[in-house]
Amino acid sequence: MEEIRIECPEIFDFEQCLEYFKRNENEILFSVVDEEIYKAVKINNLNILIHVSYVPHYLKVEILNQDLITPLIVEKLISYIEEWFDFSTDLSSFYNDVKDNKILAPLIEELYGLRIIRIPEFFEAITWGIIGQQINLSFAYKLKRRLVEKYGESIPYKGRQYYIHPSPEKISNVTIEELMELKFSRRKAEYLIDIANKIQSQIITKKMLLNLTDKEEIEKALTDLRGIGPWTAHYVMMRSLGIKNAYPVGDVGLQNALKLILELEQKPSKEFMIELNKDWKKWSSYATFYIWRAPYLRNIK
DNA sequence: AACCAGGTACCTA
DNA sequence: TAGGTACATGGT
Repeated sequence: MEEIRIECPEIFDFEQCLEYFKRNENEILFSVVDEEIYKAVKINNLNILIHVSYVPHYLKVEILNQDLITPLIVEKLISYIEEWFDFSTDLSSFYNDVKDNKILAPLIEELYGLRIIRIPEFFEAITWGIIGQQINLSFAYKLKRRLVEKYGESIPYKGRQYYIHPSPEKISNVTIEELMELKFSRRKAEYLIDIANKIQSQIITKKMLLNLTDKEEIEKALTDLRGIGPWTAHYVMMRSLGIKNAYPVGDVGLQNALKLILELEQKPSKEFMIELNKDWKKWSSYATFYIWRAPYLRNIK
């Protein structure tokens, strides 16, 4: 069994990340058992089951289902994990830049060391964004579970299956009716299949977007896809592309969290949220991610 | 039993 | 350009 160690950045709290990982028991794409993460990933067309734990100051990564791993695979796996935990962001700059912000300062205290948990797989991020549109999260998790169980590959290990998100190629060959049987709306089924086709045929790729210079261009390229509006575009920029200043204005989760933190009578308006953003503009993605956590914390009003 | 969910496209005026 | 509506289903 292979074991890899990945050095963690100075500001990093594995426990905080675990709390995020544990947010929904219907999650299908990884599991947390005894403070350790199990996840199946596809690296260079090889299905790998990894087991991630923390020993100061390293992520300890064990490969559970493969004996022979080439150096190239190891290298790619390490990049994947560093991206997954967003190791490249300088959190001390974020903390320093927003330390006087009334909303973020207490959250930084509570969540110190939490990094954005990214979705390196581009199609997975888009799928999750589209599924999440306009429905409650628990239903969204159920839809994702059905989709992944039906169309994703899986690795068996000790009596259970560990799933990998279906590829664009796989979903591009699915029919609208099949997805509707899983209780996707007709619209969402159309969006997913369309976008799967476009990624599959390289009309749009993650690499392409990362090569664009400014955020507006990326947003435009994303919202040009039917089914991706401003919210989903920003969601994907934040979760998959690693863009620091994405901001899903009007996100209901963000609105409700702000309402809670600021003890508002009503959900904050879009205008108000844009106003708030001025104070953390460079770091909107992290601000959003941290504010999303607020309802799960005890000490935030 | 309404009403709202980590929105979006599409229609009308 | 602005404003209203359908969408599928589940939660509170």
